[in-house]
Amino acid sequence: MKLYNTMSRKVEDFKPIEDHKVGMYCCGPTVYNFAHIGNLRTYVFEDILRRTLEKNGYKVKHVMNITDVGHLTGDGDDGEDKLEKRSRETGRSVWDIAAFYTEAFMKDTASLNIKRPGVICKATDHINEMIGIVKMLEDGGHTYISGGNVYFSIDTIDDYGKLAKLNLDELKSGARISVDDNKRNPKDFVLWFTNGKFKDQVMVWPSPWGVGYPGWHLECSAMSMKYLGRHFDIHCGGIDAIPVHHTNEIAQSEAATGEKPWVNYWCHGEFLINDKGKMSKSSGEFLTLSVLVEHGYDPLDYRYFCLTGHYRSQLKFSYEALDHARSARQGLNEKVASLKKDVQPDPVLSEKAASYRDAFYDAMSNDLHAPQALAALWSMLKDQDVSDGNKLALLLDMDSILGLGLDAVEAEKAESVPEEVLSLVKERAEAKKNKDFAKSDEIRDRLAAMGWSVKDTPKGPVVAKIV
RNA sequence: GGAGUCGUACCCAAGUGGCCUAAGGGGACGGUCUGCAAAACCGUUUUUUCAUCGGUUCGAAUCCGAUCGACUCCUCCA
Repeated sequence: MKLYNTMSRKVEDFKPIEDHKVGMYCCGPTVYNFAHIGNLRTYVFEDILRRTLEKNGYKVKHVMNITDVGHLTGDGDDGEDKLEKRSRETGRSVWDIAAFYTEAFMKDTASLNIKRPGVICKATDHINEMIGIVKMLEDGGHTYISGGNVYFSIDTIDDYGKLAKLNLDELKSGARISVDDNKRNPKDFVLWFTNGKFKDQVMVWPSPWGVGYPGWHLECSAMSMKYLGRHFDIHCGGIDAIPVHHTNEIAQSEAATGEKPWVNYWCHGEFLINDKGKMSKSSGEFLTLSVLVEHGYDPLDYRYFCLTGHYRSQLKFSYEALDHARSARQGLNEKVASLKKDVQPDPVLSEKAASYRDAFYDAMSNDLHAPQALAALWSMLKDQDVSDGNKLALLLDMDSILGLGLDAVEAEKAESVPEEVLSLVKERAEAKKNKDFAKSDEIRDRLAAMGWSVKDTPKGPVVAKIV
C-alpha cells in the first residue's frame, strides 16, 4: 500500500511500526457549531483511508478527538474560546453546546457511512495528560512564563516547522498578525493560559501554573500519545492544519518525549471549495449535510461526490456536480437491486472479473485513487463477459471500501404494492392485449398520479413506486 | 510581501514523457426494443484536442520558460 506523506512530500510505501497493525489519529471537530460539508469531506477521506488499510489486512486503531475547549477565535493567542463564545451568544452552558454539536457531528458522520473511530476522546477529559506534557516540556527547558501564560519556545528546538517547510526568517518579515509582546518569538505558542482575555471563562482547571485552560494544540499531542503511544503510524487532518496546528503538535510532542519522529506518516485532505473559494466555518455561511438533505439529497450522494475527486485535489462543489453524483449513485443502486433479484453473489471470480477487482484495489491502495477505482467498478459492471454473480460479489466487496451502502440495497420486489394498484395494472394489461391503447394510457396516467410507474418488460409489466 | 497548488472535451473528473487516436461518471442527442412511453442495451458528443505562446525531446496533456486565469497557505479554519 502506498500513501502520500506530507512530511516527505512523496508517495511512500506504507510500513507500519508493528506488523499488521496501524495506529491512526485524526483531528476531530471543534464542537461549537455544525460541521459543514467541507469539514465532512475530510472525515470521508479518513474513513476511506481506514477502510483501505483494513482491506489491506491491517488492524486499525482509529482515534479521533473532540475539541471542546481551548480552540480560540481570531488571530494570535488572544481570541476567545469558541465554545465560550457560543455559550455567551446562546445563553446555554458550554457543556450543553459541546454535547449538542458532538451529537450532531456523530449523526452526520453516521449518515455518511463513516465508521466510528474505535476511540473518541474529549479534550476536557484529558486535562491531566495535557498538564503532564507541559511539565515534561518545562523540565526539558522548552517553556517560559510570560504575562501569566506558559509558552512553548520554538528556539529551543532546531527543526521547528519541518512539516510545513516553514522558512522562519521569511515568515518573520511577512507576518501580518499583530505581535504579541509576551512572546520571545512570534511563532511561540501558548501551552497553558492563566491570563485569558476573558475573565468570566467557565471552563478552567487548576494547574501548577495557576487556574486556567490548555492551548489548543496540546490536546492532540496528549490524547494521541495516550491511546497510540509516543510513536505511532498515521496522523490525519485537513491541509490547513499543516502550518500551525500540526507544526506545533510535532514541536511539543517531540520536545516532550525526545522521541523522533513522533509520527511516521502525515496525511492531509484538501479543501472542498465552491465558486467563491473555500467554505469556512468561521465566515458565517456554510452548507451543512442537513441542508443537502432538505434539498432532497441522500447523505450518500455527497459521499459518492467526494469519491469522484482525489483527496489531495481541491474539489469544487456545486449542486450540478452533486446532481451528477446522485444520478450515478442511483444508477448503481438500481443495478445492485436488479442483480440481487436475479442472482446470488458468486465469489469465485473469472479471470476477467479478477482483473477488475485488481484494478480497483490497486487504485485504492495507490494513495487512495478513488476516481480510478470507480472507473474500474463501472467498466466491470458494463462488461458482458463478467457474470452477474461475479458482478454482485465484486460490487459488495468493493463497497466495503466505498461505503455506499450497497449491502443495504434491497432486491427489487413488487410485494408491498397495494391491491388497488395491482388490479389497475392487471386491467391495463388486459386493455393492451385488446389493443385499447387509449384506455391503457389512461390507466398509466392514473397510476402515475397515484405515485406508481409501470414498465413493460419482456417478462410482463413491472410496477415501482415513483421516487 | 512571501510560499505553494491548479487550469483536461457540454459539466464533474482521472491520467503527469511513448500502451493517450485522453479513464470513468453525468448530461444531451441518436439507434435497438415498444402500439406509444419508461427501463434496459448500443452509439454519438471525444481523432490529433488537454488555458495561451514559446522551448526541450525521436516523441509531451505530461518536462522547462513566459503570459493569462482560479484557488490555498503564511491568521481561526477540514
